[in-house]
Amino acid sequence: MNERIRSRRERPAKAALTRAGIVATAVGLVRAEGLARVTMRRLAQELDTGAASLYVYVRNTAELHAAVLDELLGAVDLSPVTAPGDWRERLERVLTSYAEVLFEYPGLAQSALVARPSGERYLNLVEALLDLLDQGGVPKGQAAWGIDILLLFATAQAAEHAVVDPRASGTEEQSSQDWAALANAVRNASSETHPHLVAQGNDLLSGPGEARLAWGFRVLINGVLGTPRPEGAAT
Amino acid sequence: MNERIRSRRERPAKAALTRAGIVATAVGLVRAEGLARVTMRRLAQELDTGAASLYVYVRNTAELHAAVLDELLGAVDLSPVTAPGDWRERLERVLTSYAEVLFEYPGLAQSALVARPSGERYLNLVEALLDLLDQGGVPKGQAAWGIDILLLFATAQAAEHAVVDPRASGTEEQSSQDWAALANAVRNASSETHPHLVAQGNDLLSGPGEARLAWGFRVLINGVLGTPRPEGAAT
DNA sequence: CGACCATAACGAACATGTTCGTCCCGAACA
DNA sequence: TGTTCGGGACGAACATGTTCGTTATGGTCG
Repeated sequence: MNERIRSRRERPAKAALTRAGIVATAVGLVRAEGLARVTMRRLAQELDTGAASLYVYVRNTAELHAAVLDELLGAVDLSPVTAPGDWRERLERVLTSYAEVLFEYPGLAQSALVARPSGERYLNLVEALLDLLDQGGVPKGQAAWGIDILLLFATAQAAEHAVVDPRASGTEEQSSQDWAALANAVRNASSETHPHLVAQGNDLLSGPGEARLAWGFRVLINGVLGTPRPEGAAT
Repeated sequence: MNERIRSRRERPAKAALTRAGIVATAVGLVRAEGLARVTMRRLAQELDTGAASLYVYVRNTAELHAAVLDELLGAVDLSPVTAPGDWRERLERVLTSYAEVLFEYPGLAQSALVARPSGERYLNLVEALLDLLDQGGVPKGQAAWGIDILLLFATAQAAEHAVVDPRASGTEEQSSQDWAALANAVRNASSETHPHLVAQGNDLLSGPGEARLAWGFRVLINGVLGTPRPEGAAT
């Protein structure tokens, strides 16, 4: 019973439980062992405490993930904001960098959809995107709403690749499960009832992810630039 | 021990375990008690079997959700495909109808991101969208990739509203948790480091969800229409 | 200096998703 | 008809997220 107390005594250098400390430890664990291994119990064990204690500082796993993601967003390359060149191309670079971080841990993207990060790194990113859209002369109202869509798109695209089964980290081909099911369904579709589907079936599923992501960014940028908001403020 | 067997004997009309039967029962449960109550154990109990038995027909919860969603997609109104009028407006109507189904069960949307539906209802929806884009003269290559983005956007937008805590179905204001956190962070941002953010802070979070969703659809349609694919097939 | 109190920390408990080993039934086969 | 065999069904087990009631602690007020 007091072995826990003793073990605490043995390591007096251990910082008192703190939200920042919890998140930092979680980030370390993610980097060291992958997201799947970062369970509440494992994280608590790392902090020499019980899982229940974490809930004082973190509402739930999703919020923890959001906080971890915010930390990882420090790796997003914001330098294109002040670099020379076409603003669209620079905007794409920033977005791609953001997507790359997410693609490394698709599980985080999934959590980020339901519990958005709200830390400093995230604010920096939003600020950078607003800056770039402003450089491109995008009306401010459209820019504000557009950023939401841009980030949502990148996040969702990453979340789509979240592995259902956490232990399948090696040989790729993980998410081929449902992709194959869909491909199958498309192939088996009758050209009577689904003529367009059959005609464009290959096209629907074709192309490398990167190309589709990049094209998606361009679609969104063009759309945001050319679509006025319903009524009201549009500076 | 044999009480289970007896109870099976007592109801010989009960259909043998089938994927279709499982999904149908799940749909009924969702409609009757909400998605949160549809656990593997509860569903198995409804089918008078054990949870483990379900895994013969369904890979995991996400796949079950995808199958359920496909069933619910029967409620999507595809009539605008053949209705008269502006194709864009009709396309928006179909997408909005799809979004409405998802907004009713945001948890399904979340699952659908990682395990896409591949059933008949889903194929019908894709076919309808392809048809509408074709009516609008959207090049086929762009249409094929564009549909992915359109559906991803609607799905992600719905998933965003997934309640973290399943028991909070009454008083709305559920997802205000992280929204408030983000709003707070934006308010507290310094205009030194985040000038754009402070200037457009209100705009970032403003507006009713419907307006943002509709605007998003328009952004995507305009973007898809006006953004050629990198290289290759573009009929 | 001592009592008090808010609140963090904790252990135990519960429901859930998923898997494993075993059992059993029904069909093919001798 | 008796045997075998493959696969579905099942119970038990494990890890996880989350909550509840209790305990310990550190700061504050008398």
